Amino acid sequence: MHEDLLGKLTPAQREAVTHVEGPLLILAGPGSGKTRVVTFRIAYLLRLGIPDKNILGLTFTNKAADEMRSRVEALVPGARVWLGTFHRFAAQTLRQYAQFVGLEPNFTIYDKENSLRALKAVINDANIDLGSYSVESVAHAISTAKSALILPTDYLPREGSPLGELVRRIYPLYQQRLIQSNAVDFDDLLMHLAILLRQHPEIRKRLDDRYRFVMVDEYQDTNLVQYAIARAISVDHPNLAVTGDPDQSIYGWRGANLNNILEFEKDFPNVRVVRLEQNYRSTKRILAVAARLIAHNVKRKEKDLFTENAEGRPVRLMTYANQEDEARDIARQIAQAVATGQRRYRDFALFYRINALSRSFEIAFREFGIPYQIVNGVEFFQRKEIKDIIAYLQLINNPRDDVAFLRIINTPPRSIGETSVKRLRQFAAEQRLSLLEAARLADRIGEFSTRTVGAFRGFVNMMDRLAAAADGPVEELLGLVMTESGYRAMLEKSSREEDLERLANIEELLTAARQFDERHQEEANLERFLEETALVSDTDKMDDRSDRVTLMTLHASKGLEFPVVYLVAVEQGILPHERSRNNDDELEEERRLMFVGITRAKEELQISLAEYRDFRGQRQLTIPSQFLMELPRSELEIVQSPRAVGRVSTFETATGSWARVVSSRFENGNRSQSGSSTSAIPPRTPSTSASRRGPLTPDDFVLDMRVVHPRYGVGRIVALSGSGESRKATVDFGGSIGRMKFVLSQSPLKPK
DNA sequence: ATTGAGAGTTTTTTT
DNA sequence: AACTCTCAAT
Repeated sequence: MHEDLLGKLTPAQREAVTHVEGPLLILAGPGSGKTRVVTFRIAYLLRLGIPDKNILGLTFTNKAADEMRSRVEALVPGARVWLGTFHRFAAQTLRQYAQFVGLEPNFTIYDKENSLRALKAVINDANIDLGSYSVESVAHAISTAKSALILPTDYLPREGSPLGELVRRIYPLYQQRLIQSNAVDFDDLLMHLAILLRQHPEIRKRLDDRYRFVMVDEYQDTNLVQYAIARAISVDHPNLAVTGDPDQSIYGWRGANLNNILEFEKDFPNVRVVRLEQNYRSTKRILAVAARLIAHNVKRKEKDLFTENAEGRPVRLMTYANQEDEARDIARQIAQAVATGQRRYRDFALFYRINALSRSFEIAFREFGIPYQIVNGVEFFQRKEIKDIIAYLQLINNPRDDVAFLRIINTPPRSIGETSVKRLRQFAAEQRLSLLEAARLADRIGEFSTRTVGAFRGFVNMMDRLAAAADGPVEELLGLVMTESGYRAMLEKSSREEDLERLANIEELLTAARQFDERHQEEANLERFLEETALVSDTDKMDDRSDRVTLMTLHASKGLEFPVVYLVAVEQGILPHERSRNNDDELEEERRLMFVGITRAKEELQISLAEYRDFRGQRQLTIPSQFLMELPRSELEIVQSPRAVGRVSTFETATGSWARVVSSRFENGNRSQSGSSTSAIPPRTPSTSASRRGPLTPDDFVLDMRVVHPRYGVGRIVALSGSGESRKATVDFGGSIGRMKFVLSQSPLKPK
């Protein structure tokens, strides 16, 4: 029975898949087929006759959920298993039981920016002086408290902590404000649900009974609240199956509690533990590098990762002179591999520790004509114009949403200034009204000129007109918002470049709305659209069909895999990040982050650093990451780019054992350059121009590259042959000049 | 009320 | 470098 399902599995995988009743812990190393096990298990349960509505799959990202959904669909077409993120599950459940936690079902979900606005407003209204602390630090403290399931009334600051004292005062006010606005922040979604389950046994029981089989993915990343939720609905039916890998826990900063997985066996004494240690993804060498690195962590469960895959090529450890070299060389490698037909663009991924590092690669990729996508750059839904428009929708959906009101009351400008708004807020506070209600009564507020009253009335009337269209298609409503609010007119009459771009972004939002309408047909409603925009991030929209190189942060890379991976800027202060310097736990998390990055690679991996890097407008001398010396020398190929200076002293102290190899390579290979450039800090390269510094090598040219010749002007490379000194290029200059052939090392050709 | 210049900063990572 | 915020001028 079920041979089609089980036949393809290893004994360990099969054990996990066929486990039905009782708690299950799957410790799954990277590339061990975890998703496959989870989806097969769902299919297995369904085939046993368990109704689809009894199965709940909770994931960390929407992307993971989508992936699972499509794989379950392939195995058991038509099954309607609830798969999604914790946050989405919480949001939808809370809509049903909103009144139990003091909310209306149409509550607004505030993203980080909006909750910060609410927090600022609260601090402002209460006249609290933060002293040297930032609003962000207060926000973070509140978020931490909520993740630990500490209610405003229970918050106790540590003795003598001024920040704690501030939080003790602010947290209750903030929470009160959110409830008043019928709004929740991200943490509230989880916290409200956890409290609901704790305080209402009958609801808990109902949900426990409904979701008899609960699965939690990426369990190592769950925090206390998420854990509380999962446990609460697994009491009467303790069929909780969790999968995770402690070595891939990279969200400690968000309250993820590694103990949740390390101690799962204590919480559920009769748990079945299955270890998936065989890796099907990476070459032996890549896996060996990853394994050796992570072995340096003290707090972990040891695992024996192994693979039957090929040995593979050595992992390349590359040192570049600076970030431009790093970016261009990687671009060149990619362009070459694609030009020669060895790879497609989509085979490549490039990971960095922080988003700010993407820029030099973007520039280089454009220069080389390499198509790329950035996952999570400046997120679409975080752009000002998008959030403005969304705020209109939020206020239509939830008239009590004061943050939305404040955001749009004078955007676009409608002559309602700060003073008027301040007065309105006072009035609203006195009368215990929402701002929109207060605006409705603007004529009762003294001190307002007729003009101001008129302006408020105009706004209220507009909102009423918009609200009348709230039940129609979202796209239509959005279009109405654009015109009625004057937002479109404001952007259209502007001649500024950025405003045109904004208009284009809004068009994109309209498209998103149309797609939403089509996808949801009957049940399409505003509330759901807002929920999607609030809980969907750009990571989830990564396009894996088009042929493009993918750039992203290490965090975003989790769960993905690529044939070729570049891990860049592996420098002290970046990876590990400087903020983890004085904290062993955080340092271990940085190491796990690098482990995650390495294990994304299937066939080839290059780890690189630059000797100089521009950071915050400054060119700085870097120090190689301490993690580099933890890698096994035998699996590495250590290379210096020709222009790298090879600062021997720094390298030796930082990298210990194999520094000798590095320096000798450098001394043999670059003797001529070393004397002149060791001491001088290289001049700054204007980052916007395409000008290049240092000697140009024939290998810098790639197929289809735009080049410039002093005599013939601009052309395009249509063919290349040979290498090094004898590398030749055929260039098409178009027009009457046509095609010409050059020996690159002797021609004055330059990339344009 | 709106705009612009100048000053001051910089969240690592994301639901 | 790029971004936000503040304050003064229009």
